[in-house]
Amino acid sequence: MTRSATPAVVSAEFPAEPAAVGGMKAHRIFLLLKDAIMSGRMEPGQKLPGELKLADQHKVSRVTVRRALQALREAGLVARRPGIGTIVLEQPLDARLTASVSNLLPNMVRMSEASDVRLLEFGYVEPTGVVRERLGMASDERVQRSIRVRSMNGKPFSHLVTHVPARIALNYNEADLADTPLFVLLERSGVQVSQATQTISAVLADQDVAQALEVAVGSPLIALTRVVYDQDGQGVEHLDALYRPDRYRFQIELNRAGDEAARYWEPMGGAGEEVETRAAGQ
Amino acid sequence: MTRSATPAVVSAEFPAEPAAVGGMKAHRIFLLLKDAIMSGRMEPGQKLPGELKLADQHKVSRVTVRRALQALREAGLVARRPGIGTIVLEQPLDARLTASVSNLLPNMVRMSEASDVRLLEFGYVEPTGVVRERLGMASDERVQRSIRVRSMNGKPFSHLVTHVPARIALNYNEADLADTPLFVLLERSGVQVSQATQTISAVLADQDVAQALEVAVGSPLIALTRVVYDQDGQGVEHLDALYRPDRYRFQIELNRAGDEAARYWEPMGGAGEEVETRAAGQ
DNA sequence: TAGAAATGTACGATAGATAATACATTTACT
DNA sequence: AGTAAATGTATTATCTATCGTACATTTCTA
Repeated sequence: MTRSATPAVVSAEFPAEPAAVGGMKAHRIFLLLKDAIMSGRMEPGQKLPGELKLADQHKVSRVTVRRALQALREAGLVARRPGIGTIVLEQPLDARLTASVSNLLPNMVRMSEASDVRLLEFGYVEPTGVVRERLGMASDERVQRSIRVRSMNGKPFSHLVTHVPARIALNYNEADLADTPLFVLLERSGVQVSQATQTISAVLADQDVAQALEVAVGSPLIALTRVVYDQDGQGVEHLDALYRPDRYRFQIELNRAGDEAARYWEPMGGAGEEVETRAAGQ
Repeated sequence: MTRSATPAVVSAEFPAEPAAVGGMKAHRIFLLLKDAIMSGRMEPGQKLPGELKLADQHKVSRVTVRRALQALREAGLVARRPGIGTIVLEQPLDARLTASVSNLLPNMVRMSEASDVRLLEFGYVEPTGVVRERLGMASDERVQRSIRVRSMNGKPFSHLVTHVPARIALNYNEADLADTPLFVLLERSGVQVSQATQTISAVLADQDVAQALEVAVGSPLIALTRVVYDQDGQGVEHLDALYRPDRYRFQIELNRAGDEAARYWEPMGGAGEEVETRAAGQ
């Protein structure tokens, strides 16, 4: 059974998430239901479909559905009782960071105070085509590439890959990165940050990030790509960030503005980042 | 298109995506690689790891990896050649909507002009606890619930579930919903929209939305929840939107503002929504 | 030209998930 | 009290995806 080079470690990999769902079908259903619960699509107290109905929906046998449900119970997500059904439990919902989009800077400062960073990778490489293009770099210049994981109370919530043109990155070192937010380092380097573009999307966790963020492979993650420009329109930072949706959240407050003819939404310069620490349920 | 009453169509459902990956492990790997490609984490022209390396990474046999790769090829995502390897192909990248967050209103107006809407569900129900709470509703009032799918050129990109307090929803009918953006209907009803809260996250596609959006079950989707309030702080609309990340994108332009002491990012009132129609590759 | 590194092809074995079925038990509702 | 609808428990059969292995073929490179 052992897969050639890796002897006994394989099974004891994730002590945090037991989730010993048997097969793949069962596991897939487990992930789907878990996501439905964690995302709030199913509320605490709500009763989810019966085993036979689920089996029918997912085109699998009842045994398979049961395995998924057992795993959900073992994960503490649901309670099951004969004659009643399977009901969603109130989730511990550990402290969740809420990032208000409007005032990123104070946000990040506070965040870096309340969380620790682990530096996974650091080095100078040749940029990929996309990164080079977005940063507007010459075709021979290299970039500093770093991979960091941010945690709060030992719980990782974001996976950050940054690319910075080599000429800029020379003004700080590896140790700084584990201490200080990148944009602070940039300013300290004399860069006049003046503009940025953010794009938000959704991706699946591959093996690397899954391990780093302590989630199952195939879990959904929020993907944010940010390119920061200086006063001359020169790209100075390229960030690929991945966030656990259960521990991080993007929020935007909008105010209505403009007259009848040309009305639009205007983002509020708002409350900023908060840590919502709802008490544990169970 | 009625739900539930769909007899024999089940198997011939997705002519667009054959994706006849054999087993579950193979299929999971297929999805992961597909996501890596579609998200841009792997660039066109880039060579992905060899079969043996992939097999090792994912702890599966080479045969299984091959099935995933075959499926990728059949999906037109990669080209494989003996002696060379498997390389990522330039993607057709069908017209992708980009939503600028700052000016949502013109955005949505234009969007509704360029896209068609399919009404999947319509009715008055009792709101769930969360929806009632967010809208600040009395415990006996009902809500109008609608499910719509937005498409562009026949290609669905968003799945919208809206909840509107019954007293407000009475001012328009079912047919209006298929025609007109909801917020226009609200204004027409005399509601003075003044504030909104948006939250962005990431979720997995369950069976229903997967079918509606024509993606595989377990695909990542951008999840947006918006609550709209009127002048009195009364909730008037609750939206749960899901977007295909390959066809829709959230973009935020930020300007640096504030003096040295208290500096922050300021969202630009910017270009708005655009349709980026890069030409087909293959 | 030899070698390394890819993919392509083939085949047999096995195991482990999945399916199908039957029956028991708890709970709620009429 | 009886019925329906849940979950709990058990067993057997199937089967097919998966694994392991061996060998051929193409391509690039040293």
